[in-house]
Amino acid sequence: MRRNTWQRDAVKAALEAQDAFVSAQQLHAVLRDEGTGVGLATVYRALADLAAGGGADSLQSAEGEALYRACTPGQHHHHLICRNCGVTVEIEADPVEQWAKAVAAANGFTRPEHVVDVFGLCPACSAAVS
Amino acid sequence: MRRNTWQRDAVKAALEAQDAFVSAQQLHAVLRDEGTGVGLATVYRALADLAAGGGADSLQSAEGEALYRACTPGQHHHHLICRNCGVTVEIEADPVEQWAKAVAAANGFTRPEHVVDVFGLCPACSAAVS
DNA sequence: CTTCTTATTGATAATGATTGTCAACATCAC
DNA sequence: GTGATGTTGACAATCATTATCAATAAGAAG
Repeated sequence: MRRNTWQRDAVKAALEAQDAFVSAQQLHAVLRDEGTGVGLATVYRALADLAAGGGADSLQSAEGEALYRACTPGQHHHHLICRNCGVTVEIEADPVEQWAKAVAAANGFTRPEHVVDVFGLCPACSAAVS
Repeated sequence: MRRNTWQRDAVKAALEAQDAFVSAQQLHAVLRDEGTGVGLATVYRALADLAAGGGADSLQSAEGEALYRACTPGQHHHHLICRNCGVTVEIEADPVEQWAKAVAAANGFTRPEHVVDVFGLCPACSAAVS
């Protein structure tokens, strides 16, 4: 039986308040600063549950850290991520879906899945660098 | 000044002998089994050098481990990876390159890069599962 | 070939994210 | 309200990766 706890809600709310990918550690720090004494282990568990349930997307940063972001559930999509500030935009990638399937089939691979993420500099960060 | 050592060559050779993505730990075990007493730290350093020099590709496994594979240098390409046995095929992805650029530009993002990997079951593993 | 400089090695300690443990606690069906 | 049990959280444990640093060996110079 799954129980609803204020800790899980707090993690979910904190995640949805972010518009960028954040690590479990960062989210834990945010919750600590807000005064909500949610344990680190609980943050990890809540994020894992969210990701498993489709309420969040996860990816590995270049440093090997696991990052999470709230996402629109039930819909397959990918991300356009600013490598400077982390701002993230959900994007559709129908052409890529087709291409991935075709390439997998052409090589005899079955049950294809794919990891597709685009990194760049968002408009604000582009301006800041130039 | 960069010096050539037999340890670096051993790591490079061991990596090229693999046709799948392997972790630094696995490669270290292989070298140990071969009788070559190459240190773990050296394996990590050699792999980092290879990746930086374009002689190897790296990606993060779902468990957060860093995996490496020898690759054809100087050419941009992606991978089709068996999620069961790890066998890897290099693939071209011109349509995706164009798509990534277009999507980034449409959202005002500059200097786009992308992570594109396709996972599936290779012919052998597909047969084994069914 | 010998010597000298210094990049490299490797055993080990340190780091840091993530997961396991388990007693105390809180949720929800009844 | 009450009890069975899912959940929490402080802390220990794990595991990949990185830093440390004395000992070694590659390569330049003579």
